Amino acid sequence: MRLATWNVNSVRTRVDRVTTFLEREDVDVLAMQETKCRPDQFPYAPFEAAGYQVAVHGLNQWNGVAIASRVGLDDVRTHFPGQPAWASQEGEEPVVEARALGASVGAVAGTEPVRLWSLYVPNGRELTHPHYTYKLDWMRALTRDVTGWLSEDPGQSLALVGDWNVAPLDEDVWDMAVFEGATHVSEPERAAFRALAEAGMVEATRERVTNYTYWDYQRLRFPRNEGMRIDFVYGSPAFEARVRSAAIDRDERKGKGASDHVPVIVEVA
DNA sequence: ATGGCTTTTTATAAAAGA
Repeated sequence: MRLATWNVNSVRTRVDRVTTFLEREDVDVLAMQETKCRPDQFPYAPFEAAGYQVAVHGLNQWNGVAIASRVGLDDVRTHFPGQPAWASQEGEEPVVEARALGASVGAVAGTEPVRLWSLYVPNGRELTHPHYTYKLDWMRALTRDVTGWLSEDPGQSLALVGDWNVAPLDEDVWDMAVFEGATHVSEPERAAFRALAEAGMVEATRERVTNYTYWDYQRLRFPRNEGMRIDFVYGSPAFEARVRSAAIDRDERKGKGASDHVPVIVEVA
């Protein structure tokens, strides 16, 4: 089973690029982030024409997550149980944002199903911004739920994939000096990311690929290869044992109409 | 020396992204 995750930065703008990628790379399951639309705005037809079922979660133009699968798509959840809510304005009612979508995939392929979560971790904005606290709370709540799931069923193939908005190591950004005092590289964020490993999860691409997964649109970041490694596939031990290879598709950052992230692809037995 | 982009919206300026 070929499984991919990609922050597409608007699925409506990039649907042709996404479906072309699915066919070219022979992808069975794609977890998308930043789809930036509600379900009634989602371009289902091109995915269905290509043979994929799609589960979609989106509340407005912000965030948005989806999973496309041609090997089964069951037990869809639009948030993880402990997922915190966010109020964009003081006094506004907090909302559980469209940043997580869970589904079981792979049953049709005749393999053990994978419990897959497409995740778009909050950005954090600035170290002093309430969004940063929200980001840390969000990751800690996820880790608590994952710990519970693994304790209930230690042998399950669980995969948490997506845009983590954390560069876990200094080498995951091109120049640490540029990130002095910024989000994505702070120790609390990195500790929150590592906590998933401490809970028993294994990041599948760390030892298999070393490329960046994101390059800012601004300042010629891509031509200069000034990128960040922030998109990851975190798997349970049973999932990790099934991983055969992993890669990014760097070509997807090239040309007109590219997302600022590239897909991460994992081959799973 | 500085900033350079892209997407969204009952749009046409502002928010968000990282």
